[in-house]
Amino acid sequence: MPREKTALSAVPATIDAETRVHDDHHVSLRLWLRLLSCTNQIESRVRQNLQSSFDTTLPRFDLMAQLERAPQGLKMSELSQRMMVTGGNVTGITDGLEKEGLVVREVDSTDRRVYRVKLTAEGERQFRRMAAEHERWVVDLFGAVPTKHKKQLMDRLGELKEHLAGLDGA
Amino acid sequence: MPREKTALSAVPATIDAETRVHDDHHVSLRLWLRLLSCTNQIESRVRQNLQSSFDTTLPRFDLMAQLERAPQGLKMSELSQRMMVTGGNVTGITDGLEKEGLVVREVDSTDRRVYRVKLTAEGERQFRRMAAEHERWVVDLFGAVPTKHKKQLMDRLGELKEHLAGLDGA
DNA sequence: CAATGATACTTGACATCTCAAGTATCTCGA
DNA sequence: TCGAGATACTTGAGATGTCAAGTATCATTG
Repeated sequence: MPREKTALSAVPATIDAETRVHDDHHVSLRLWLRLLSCTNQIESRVRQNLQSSFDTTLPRFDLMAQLERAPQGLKMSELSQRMMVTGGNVTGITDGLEKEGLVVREVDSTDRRVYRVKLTAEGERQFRRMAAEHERWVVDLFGAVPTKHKKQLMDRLGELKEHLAGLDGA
Repeated sequence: MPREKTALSAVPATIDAETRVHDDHHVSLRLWLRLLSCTNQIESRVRQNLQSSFDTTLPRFDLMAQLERAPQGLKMSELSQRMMVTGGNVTGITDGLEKEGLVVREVDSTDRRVYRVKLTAEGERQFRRMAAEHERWVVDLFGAVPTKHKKQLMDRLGELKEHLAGLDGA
């Protein structure tokens, strides 16, 4: 399809459209990489702190954190969902924590397939110490970010999370 | 230091300050969890896509992506830095890719301790196919996010990244 | 040139993680 | 009640990931 070389012809418009699409792709990719980079940095620091201060790991801390808010205990499958992790994975982490006496598996009285995992008293105590430190670390890591910006990030990331969740049903 | 019980005394102010601090802690923690959740969701989808479409993994893709922009090859240590990952880890991933002929280790002529890792022609070809799909996935995942919000996220995350990098020198 | 220390990479021990296959138990219908 | 299918969890193989220790090479100093 030949185009005239008239001023303000379709040529610039076409280029603009293509440029816009290309830019948007670029923006999405760069945004993803930046998101990943930030998360990795923070996660890495939290891991190191957990290791050096408490000789434990992030997934163990995460599992205990889930249990701390569920005094009645959680099923393995519930832990799996909340930790966004495979069931087989939960088995291993729970094994380790149980071996150290921080957690117990109790059989469910109504369904013998189910384990209710609970924090022991010792686990509770230990988690509280870790949680206090953990909160301090996170607050420090985000310390230089103005509250207004934090809220903006919360909002935008909330939207993103919604969008992502919506992709399943669609 | 005793305080008078006068109306509008320091008591409410103190409570406000504590409340503000507490809220800010809460905001930082929630922000961190939300950031982690978003990243995990996206990362998980990209992993699954790489697995089902190309029978490969994210770290392999990541390593090849680094090499694609460095025709002269990269040292193991450079790969380690850019992938934000341990040296020992790079060794394993490179081993796998080399075994499949997607990557080669060439000895550096000036320093025999160094390997220069490069994409093979086959690796190049395969990476380009994957990169095109990968970009599509990411664009789709962020598709519902308005460009304006994407740019806002870029800005805020950029600041966060700066802050985090600054914590080292301080 | 030879000893010393720094660098570049590999290795091995462990802890996550995913996936697929296996076992135990429950549920529901004929 | 009995059997098929669903559910809850475990297991084992394979890929990451960290860390610390080991090997080879370089670089510097005497």
